[in-house]
Amino acid sequence: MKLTTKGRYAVLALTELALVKDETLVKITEISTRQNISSTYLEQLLLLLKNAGLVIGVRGPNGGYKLAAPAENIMISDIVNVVEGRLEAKGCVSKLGSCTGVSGRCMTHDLWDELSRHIELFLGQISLKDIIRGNVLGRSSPPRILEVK
Amino acid sequence: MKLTTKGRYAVLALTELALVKDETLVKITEISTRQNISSTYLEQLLLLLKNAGLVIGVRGPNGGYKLAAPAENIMISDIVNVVEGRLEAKGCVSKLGSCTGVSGRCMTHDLWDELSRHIELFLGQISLKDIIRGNVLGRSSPPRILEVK
DNA sequence: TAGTTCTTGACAAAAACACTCGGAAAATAT
DNA sequence: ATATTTTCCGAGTGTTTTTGTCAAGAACTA
Repeated sequence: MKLTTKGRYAVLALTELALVKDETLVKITEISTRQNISSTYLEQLLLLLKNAGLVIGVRGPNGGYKLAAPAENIMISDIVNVVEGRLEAKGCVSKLGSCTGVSGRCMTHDLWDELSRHIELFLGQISLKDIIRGNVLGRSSPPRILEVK
Repeated sequence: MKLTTKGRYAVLALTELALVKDETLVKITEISTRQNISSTYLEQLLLLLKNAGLVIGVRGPNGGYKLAAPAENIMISDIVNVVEGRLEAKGCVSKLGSCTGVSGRCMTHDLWDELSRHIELFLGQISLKDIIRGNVLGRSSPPRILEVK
């Protein structure tokens, strides 16, 4: 999972959208100045997120962006997967699907594969709502308790 | 967590060391040809790992590298942390330790912080021994069961 | 001493990253 | 209508990181 500014900016931007009242349109320049991010760079990212269906863009004066779904339904993994290319952490997979290592099969294949799944799982559990609620800390450390309904 | 060839090569190389009998010295060229990795590039990585105390290099004829500790005591996180810079996923932390966002505090700070910890925790649970045993798959999916001693 | 092998540092091509720019399209306000 | 505001879209650009290469030297053994 690449973690570049793209991913961070995208999550940051959508967090800003999640903070305002529903259906309120937020302009790029607002996000840009509030978060101190280049506005032209943000355009690119929001465009990607729009094409992916995560946000809705409205043109014209008083236009801007808003979330395409409730904040609790948008997961961080959704966002990151859009703006960063997908993980592709394996690296040992060539065109043929086999590993490049000469010594039989690639022993580390499973490792990176599992790591990808692990990260994806983690970020797939956290929604924008969780972030604006500060409901993130302590997710990894303790063994999770199963919910008893 | 950057996941470049450096990290993958390093783990791959140390896996090769873990595969041979204890105290057996493995030459860089052996690893290089078996895993199809540039030998001069491997030198760099093994040097880092040596300086970090993970492997021991022996010069002279019949020299080579060996693990500095039993394979079950060397964790993947140890290896990755050496060759890749440390995660630094936050990005919102500037020199002063405060977030760059203008709108009060940085809401995503905790997220990236927690993600780092999460990855570190995961890779810290897997040893070289686990890898050569193929004991990696299925580590992420189920809620962990607490050990009852 | 000769032959291996690691050790170290400088250098370089290629890719990725982090933007920038110029314009076009759509919607609104005047 | 027209000007203004905003998103939309494609291309271009400089810097940094990645992924190596190369050459020379040091240490060790036979």
